[in-house]
Amino acid sequence: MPYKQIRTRKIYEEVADSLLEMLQKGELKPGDKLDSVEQLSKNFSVGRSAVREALSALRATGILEMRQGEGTFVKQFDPTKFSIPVSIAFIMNRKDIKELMDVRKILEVGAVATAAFEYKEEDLPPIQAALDDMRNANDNGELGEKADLDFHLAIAQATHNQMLINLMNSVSEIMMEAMREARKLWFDSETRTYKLLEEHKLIYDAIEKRDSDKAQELMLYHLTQVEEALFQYID
Amino acid sequence: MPYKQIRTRKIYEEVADSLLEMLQKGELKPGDKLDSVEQLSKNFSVGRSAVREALSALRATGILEMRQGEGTFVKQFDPTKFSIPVSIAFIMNRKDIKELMDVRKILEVGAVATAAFEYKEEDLPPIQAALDDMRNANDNGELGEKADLDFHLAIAQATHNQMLINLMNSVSEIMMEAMREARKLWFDSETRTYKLLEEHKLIYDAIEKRDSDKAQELMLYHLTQVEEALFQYID
DNA sequence: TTGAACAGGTCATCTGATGACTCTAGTTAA
DNA sequence: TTAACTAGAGTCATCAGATGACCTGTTCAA
Repeated sequence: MPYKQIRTRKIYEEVADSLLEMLQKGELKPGDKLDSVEQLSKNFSVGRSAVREALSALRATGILEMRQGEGTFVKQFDPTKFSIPVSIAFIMNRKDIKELMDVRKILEVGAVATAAFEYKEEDLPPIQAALDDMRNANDNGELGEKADLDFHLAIAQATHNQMLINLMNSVSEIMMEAMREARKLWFDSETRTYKLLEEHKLIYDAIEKRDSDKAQELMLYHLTQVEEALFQYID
Repeated sequence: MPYKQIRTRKIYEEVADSLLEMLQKGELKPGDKLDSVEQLSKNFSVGRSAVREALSALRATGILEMRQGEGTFVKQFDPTKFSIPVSIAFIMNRKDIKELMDVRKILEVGAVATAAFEYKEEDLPPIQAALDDMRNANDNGELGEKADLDFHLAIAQATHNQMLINLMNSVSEIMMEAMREARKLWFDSETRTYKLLEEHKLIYDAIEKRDSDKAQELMLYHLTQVEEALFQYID
């Protein structure tokens, strides 16, 4: 028997919603300065703490910025905030990681296609540099891992889509954080690092030739390999 | 001449970081109850307000849960939090929307391929239902729009990847929010709604046949069409 | 056994006070 | 005149005490 949820709405939620509504209605725009905390607390007839909690929440989502001594401002949109907090990695379990890996596949495959279309000359050297690092990092798991990450981020960079870049960044970081132990063991196999290097090299070639279909295919293969190898360790 | 940024770290930031560190070290695990606010404020030798601001921030990112009368708990991972706050739509501009649209293309194209592989029998009826709604919504922009959204979400659902579902949900919602006006005009053209319906129908057929390549191709075409039509209005 | 009352623990909120920081305008010194 | 300094107002950051709201478990009486 379904009961209507008795919702004791917290005051700070109401305040936060009111502010969002003002944003939606255009009464507040990026760059605007909000009333001071005491003023807001009078406007809404609530205590300052409630206002501060509301503002804190909106700050946490990247909508507001509180500057000590100046005031509280509506932020310009910041693509950096178009991302998932890395800290949630700490509370993920294996099933979550599997799902995350699938999301990563989709993003990376899509990104590599976009990159192959959109890259400019100056986007290539960073990718090559990452390849070189990978080559020189033989045996050093730490370095190889970083070079690997750099490679993927350099590709993201070549899409020139800041949101995509940030989204991929968070996903990669969360993956790394969530699998800190597994990666250790895994990067130390010499034959595997060699194989990885080959896969990356092929992807690079496809990008350079602007062959986005090939690049997609190779990236998917590459990530599938990585996934299989990884889950061997954490299964 | 570059100066090292003198960073007056806010106390609540320090507290939040300390708590995250405890999570990382495994001293706190999902489900654990934190010390009470007054206890924490003693532990860290800071005021209760500072502690509360730190907890608020972590609550906003979905890591903690504060239950009045009980205490503060580390949450189980909740894929719902694997998403971007919709409210940032209010501070986006046209360039941001364009980038978002590209991200959406990548996600949807990837999702439709996954869906074609992974869907189970029970996933099809919701997609069909959305198609029917679209068909019956002729002329009614409001309804057609909702049916359109439902169609895409039903596909996401068929991937059975909760993170992907949530990510696509946020992206779609943010798009809708960010383009509230443009969509109004746009959905009212009868020839266009017919064309849209056709495109959706074809995508559905491809999914049903588990032809993921075709489905991807059709989805990309569909979204590109939508994009062009939309930017006609907001350019 | 059941249910009401109670107590303890905890978060939610209000409030006054103080510190820290930013900006502006006025003042002073070269 | 110009540059540096100073004072003050406005504002966020933080603390601390008080009170209310809420949850859980225990006690006690019917």
